[in-house]
Amino acid sequence: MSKEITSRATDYSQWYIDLVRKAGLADYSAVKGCMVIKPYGFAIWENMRDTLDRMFKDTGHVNAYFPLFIPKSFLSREAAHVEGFAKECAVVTHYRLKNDPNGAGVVVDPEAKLEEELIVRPTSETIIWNTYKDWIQSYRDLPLLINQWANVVRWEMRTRLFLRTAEFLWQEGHTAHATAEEAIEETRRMLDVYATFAEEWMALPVVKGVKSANERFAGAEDTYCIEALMQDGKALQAGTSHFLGQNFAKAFDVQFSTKDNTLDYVWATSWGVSTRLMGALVMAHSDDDGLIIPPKLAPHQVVIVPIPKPLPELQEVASRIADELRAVGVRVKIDNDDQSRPGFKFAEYEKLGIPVRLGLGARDLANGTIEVARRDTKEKSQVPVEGLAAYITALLDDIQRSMFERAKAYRDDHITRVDTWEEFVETLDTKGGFISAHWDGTPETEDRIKDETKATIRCIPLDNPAEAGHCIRTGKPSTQRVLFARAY
RNA sequence: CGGGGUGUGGCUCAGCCCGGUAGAGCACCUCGUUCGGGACGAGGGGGUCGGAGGUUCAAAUCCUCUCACCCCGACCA
Repeated sequence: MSKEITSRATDYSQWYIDLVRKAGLADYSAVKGCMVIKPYGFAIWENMRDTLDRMFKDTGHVNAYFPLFIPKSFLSREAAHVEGFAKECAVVTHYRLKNDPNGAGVVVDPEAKLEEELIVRPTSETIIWNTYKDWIQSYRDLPLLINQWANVVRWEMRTRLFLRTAEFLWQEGHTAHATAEEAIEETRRMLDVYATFAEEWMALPVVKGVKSANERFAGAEDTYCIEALMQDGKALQAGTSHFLGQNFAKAFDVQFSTKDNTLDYVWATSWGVSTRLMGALVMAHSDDDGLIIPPKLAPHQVVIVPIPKPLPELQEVASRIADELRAVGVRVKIDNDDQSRPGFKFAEYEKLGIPVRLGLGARDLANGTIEVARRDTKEKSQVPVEGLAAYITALLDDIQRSMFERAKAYRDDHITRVDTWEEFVETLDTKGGFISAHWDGTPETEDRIKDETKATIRCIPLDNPAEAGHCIRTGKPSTQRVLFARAY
């Protein structure tokens, strides 16, 4: 049990915050609602970013960059869009400060008021579609497949490290297509990319689905999402992909000449994942001793700890082993610190979630073995140094796989089929997780359920079978089950 | 925006009720002994007590105002 991390059973929320801070992922900053992402946290994010970037490029996308500031008038071009974001926008009104005549530091210079106020982007659809107007004239200019890595600002009233911060890092893909079919195909393709990333890299099982009207992105025709389940039974939206129809094309007058020389509005998609994924990673896998990072995303996959400390003969063997591991592509750290004692280091690396720890002491030297400790299960074993590289690569694969399996078993065990309102409420309060239940399809009923239980429809799963039934709340007829949960 | 809480060395906090020379543990520095699951001893450095004003011979402590942050709720990725 860690000395400095609150246990999950004591206070799940505090456990999460302790973990994020004590493991050096992020910390609070001087600015309310904004966090400092620390080097270790950023290293994990970089691994996520680099992997996703490769996946985007493999599916034909290129990167570009658009301005941080958006003219205020742009936002109101799309009615639903402004409605959705207006309440959380940071606004730039002036461009200069001056010395306070009363000597109280600097003040905003009232002379320097902007002609048109600028908002700090909460998302970039508007500035991008304003630009696309100039880039698209013909069907030959389509599809336009662009991604941007950026920071955005949403002035949230309440924030939580990584899960909801006033400023966050993300990527936003914005694509333009000649037909609705092609745009929908793109929307689904990127949803698949996200699901693959979540499951194969983050070891995080997700449900792919479509949002109900209440949860739909402001300005979208359809919002697809991947939904994950955290260890406390609450759901977390881990990524979204929107089919925007012709809404933004019409708002920004983006038309193109078709093959048969008619004019049509462009079809659009947008899709994004954010540093929120860091929060998902922590909450899905970690334990009371600290982080558990899946091998594929771990900045260091293996740490070698010379015991009792890095004596010359141990150091020599350690660096030889490290070289062998690096030769097969394993990210290795050798602990050359000679101040801390082994026990302290063990606890420390467990807190950081490094998947595999190798302990190397005089005993091992004599036996030609090394102590292999895996973070996820805490199992320790003596393994021959001979052939270690192959053993470790197999072990890392096994850890990656078993982390996913464990999370999936938990998730599957927490999808409960429910047919009565009493069961529904009971399950929410005792077991949590996803609840698969019938719903009459109306926003009113969804709102009512949310008011009464705080549960929302997380999604309508894509592979949902048609099934006749009755709404859990109103008893009206329903054609399929949807997934409810309390969510972050 | 409503409710609750907290501001005192880098961190966690005590001291405040009842005003009188700013403390502890951890961390840090030096030396020594240690080292296969969070070591120990000795010595040492470091704080205008969130800010402003007031009361007083005297304020971390009492009064007024103010700022910031955290937690819970409404809003959201």
